[in-house]
Amino acid sequence: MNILRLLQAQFSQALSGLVANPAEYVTQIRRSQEPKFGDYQANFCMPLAKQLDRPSREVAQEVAAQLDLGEWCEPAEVAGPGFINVRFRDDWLAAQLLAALRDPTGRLAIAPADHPQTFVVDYSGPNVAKPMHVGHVRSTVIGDCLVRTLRFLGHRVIGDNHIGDWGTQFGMILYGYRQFRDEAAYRANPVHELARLYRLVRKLVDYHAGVEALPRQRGKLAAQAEEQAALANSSAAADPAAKKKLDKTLRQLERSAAEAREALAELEAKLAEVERSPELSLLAAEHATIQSEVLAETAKLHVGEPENLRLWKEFLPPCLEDIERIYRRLQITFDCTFGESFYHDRLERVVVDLKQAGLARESDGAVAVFLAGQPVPLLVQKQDGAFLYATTDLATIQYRVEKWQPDAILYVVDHRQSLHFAQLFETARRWGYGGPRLEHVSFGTVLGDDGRPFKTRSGDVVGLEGLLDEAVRRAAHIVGENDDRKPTPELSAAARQQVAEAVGIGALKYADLSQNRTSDYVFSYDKMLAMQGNTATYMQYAHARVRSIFAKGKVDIAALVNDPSAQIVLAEPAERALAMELLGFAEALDSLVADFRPNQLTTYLFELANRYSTFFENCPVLKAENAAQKTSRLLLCELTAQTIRLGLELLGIQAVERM
RNA sequence: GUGCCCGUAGCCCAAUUGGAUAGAGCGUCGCCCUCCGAAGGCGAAGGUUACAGGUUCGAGCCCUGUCGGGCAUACCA
Repeated sequence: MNILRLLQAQFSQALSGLVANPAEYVTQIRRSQEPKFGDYQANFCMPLAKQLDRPSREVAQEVAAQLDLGEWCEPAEVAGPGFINVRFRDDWLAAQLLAALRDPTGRLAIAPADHPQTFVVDYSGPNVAKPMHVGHVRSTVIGDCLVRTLRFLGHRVIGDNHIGDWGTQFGMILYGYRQFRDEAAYRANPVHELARLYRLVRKLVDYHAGVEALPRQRGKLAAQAEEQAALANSSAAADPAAKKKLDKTLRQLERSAAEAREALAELEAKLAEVERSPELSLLAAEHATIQSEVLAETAKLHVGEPENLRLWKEFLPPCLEDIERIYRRLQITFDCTFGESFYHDRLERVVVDLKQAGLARESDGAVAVFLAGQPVPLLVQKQDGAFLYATTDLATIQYRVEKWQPDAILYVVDHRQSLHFAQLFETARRWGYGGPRLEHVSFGTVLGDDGRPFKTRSGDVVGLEGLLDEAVRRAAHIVGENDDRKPTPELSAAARQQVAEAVGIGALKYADLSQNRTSDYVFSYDKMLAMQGNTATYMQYAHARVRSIFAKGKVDIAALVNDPSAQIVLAEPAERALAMELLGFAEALDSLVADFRPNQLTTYLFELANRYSTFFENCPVLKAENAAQKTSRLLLCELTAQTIRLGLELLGIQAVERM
């Protein structure tokens, strides 16, 4: 049951005599924020009255008179400047709750989409052979939630993990493998050794790049200082407006100088790290041409040189398995994992096509797509002939359109890539792949304590796995503590571990799902693993308490649900509030899908668990006043448990029976 | 320089896309386990929604300007 849609349909009918386009107005029906304004309110009479040039209360009265809400509602009321307030009858609400409970499909009476669409969701996308860290969790859990929810709503969904398995990191690994590998270590744990080699080569490449950049950076800083000094000494201060402008320019200069100093310091620190270590400086000296060598290895791989290709095929499986282990732990699955390598042999064709279509042309030796209104072009081929990120993305769009004919392709990617996607989408549309809706579902960057994009400290591997372990460890501590506090502990050691896994991982996922602002956030263990307040734990707890009531009362809840004589009666305010919240589930899913924001669902579930807690405090269930009241409350409990369980499932979070 | 995003309680974030008295969590301070699970509940304190104008029945949200922050800005992905 979707109450909002029901009301929209009825209001549309009431409006049909007044306007030609009722649909535009009924979008302004909202759930009321104050109980005294009823359950829902229609806000459209004020703008409508303006359109009709009539008093808004009069229009509202007329609409209310036309409105047919049958026996569902109390008579609609007009309030304030022309709000129409609607309050549902308790017996009608009770009937809807029963319908949800007794829905044989287990969908809680939520109808699938009238017009199912095909969605491709591109998410997670880690780089193979580079350690995954907390920054990768965001795309993964948000994408997973979108896939689950869209699918539940009846859409066809293809979740695609577009992994980076063809990039320059393999040039580094190939070079490292040839030059520095520890054969025994490689045999024992290939991924571990490859990761070490990647980090080592990366360090050496960065060193040489840094040595080249250093004079440039110093020169830049000096030039800035000069400019600053010249401006400060100029005598433009006579005119106040000019002085203000000068001050502003000086501030900007100072700011960019500070940035340059910071960048320089960072560069120097990096170089110093290598120079401090005799071993590293020796390697750096011995491998003076490492930058070009690495590029050459990558290029050889890309043109299919047999030995590099063989090694790539050898490296890939263990690396994928390593990533897969994390996904298993997070309980994330994909419908397909077509990495960049999958599109390799289509890239050349893409560039040729774009050129033929007159979209791309040569520029400074590279091939670029110039778009009106864009300050920079989209590059699809480098001077040296290598293809780029954009080329692969275009080939991917082409493939997806041909294979699945999707209505929409969603990219769950960090917001820093918004320019890239804007250009990519525009190019794809002009290229003839503008059929599907292309959407960048962006999110903010996860920052470290230093306020910069999160990175594992150079050299160590405490990445994602360490975070997962810590989450479960903290959860295990709380689970144990809580169980020990019970009169008789009821969880075995194995059960505790299982619960700790669900609670710990759930907390972690929830931290990202409950906040989908585009702004960045600073990573913190405490925030990420919080288990009080608006957290997954709170909902898991509410669910466990419901289940505990059934266990304690030895209630066969399934039998009770199916007993036609069992009824729901909403008498207490806490019962009615809970009922209204339960019936809002479908609307929460709609709003999640409307703009792909999982926090719409977390907010809903938090409200629901909240209402349940109030109900739990105020309305005894097992000790209800009479049998009918007990039955009614048991049914309310059951629908709450089912709604929370389903809602958590759509978030990718597990509910538990006991905790 | 240009473009995009942002500025809401001590901290971290909401606000159903222009609706009625801006709400949660964390933290702080009070209460509440003889009573279905205290990972909880009830209450208190905390706000000129960065600032100044404008648009209208109505603005945290839209427009203009100012200040502050973040990101991006052709051969990385």
